[in-house]
Amino acid sequence: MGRNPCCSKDEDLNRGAWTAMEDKLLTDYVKTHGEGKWRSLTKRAGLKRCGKSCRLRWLNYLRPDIKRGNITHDEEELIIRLHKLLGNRWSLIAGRLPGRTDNEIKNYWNTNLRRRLQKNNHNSSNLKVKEKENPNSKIQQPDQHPFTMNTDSSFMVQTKATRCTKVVISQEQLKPIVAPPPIYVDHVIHDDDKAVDPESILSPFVWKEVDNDDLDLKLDFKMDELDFFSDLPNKDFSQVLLENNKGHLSPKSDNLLHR
DNA sequence: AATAATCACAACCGCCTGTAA
DNA sequence: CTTACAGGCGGTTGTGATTAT
Repeated sequence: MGRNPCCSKDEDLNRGAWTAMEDKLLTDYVKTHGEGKWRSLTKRAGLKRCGKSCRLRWLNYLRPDIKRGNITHDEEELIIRLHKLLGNRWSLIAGRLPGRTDNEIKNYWNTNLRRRLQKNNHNSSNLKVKEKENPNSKIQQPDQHPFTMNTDSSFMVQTKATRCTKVVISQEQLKPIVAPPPIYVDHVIHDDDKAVDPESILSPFVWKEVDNDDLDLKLDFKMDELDFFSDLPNKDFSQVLLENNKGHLSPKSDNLLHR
């Protein structure tokens, strides 16, 4: 599908570091007209920048609610925890750290934490013993699904950036989840139109449709609204899930798909 | 003091999804 | 249904600052 590049290199656009004047133009414009419509914004604001560049500058630097200063110890612990859980999904991680941007967290991870954690791993005299003690700390294996269950029932998120917004759960897997207790879905539609009681459903997930052939269900994550994430400093995601579905998602779940 | 190595982080790039026409 | 566009994301790069030799 052919499409024009967002920022054509032929265009006479400024690149590189932003000047104070450009910052002011962008800030004034966004304050007056609000965010969005970045491409047209550049012209209207009188900026010789591509829309993406403006968006990035605003989100990562000019936005008034950005927290300046060093990452605190608490924030660092939370980042490590969330990264263990979510992998390199920086925007999600940033969403749990008010005032911090995905770029900032990504940079912090790449320059500080990754190296430090690697060092720690390397220094540990007996990695395998450690893994037994804490299975969730396993190093990512390369060809797993981005969101898979390990044989020990712990979830692992692949660090390769792959957006995981949809999960397909087979009917087999669905049974124990749909059966009470506790359900994640707003509503479930079967081919016979039997719906699960929406009252019994809390949910960060939204059922989208039923695949006709095998009755597998596809659901979308509303990742921004995963309320239980607020409890993450104290919990592992795997625990949260297992607490809620009693661990019925099969560890051999090849049907956990992404995209 | 000079140079090399490392760090920190802003910015860019390419790819993806959602959506309107 | 197809296409083009806007916006969003994660990976990577460029560069100035800092530290080590």
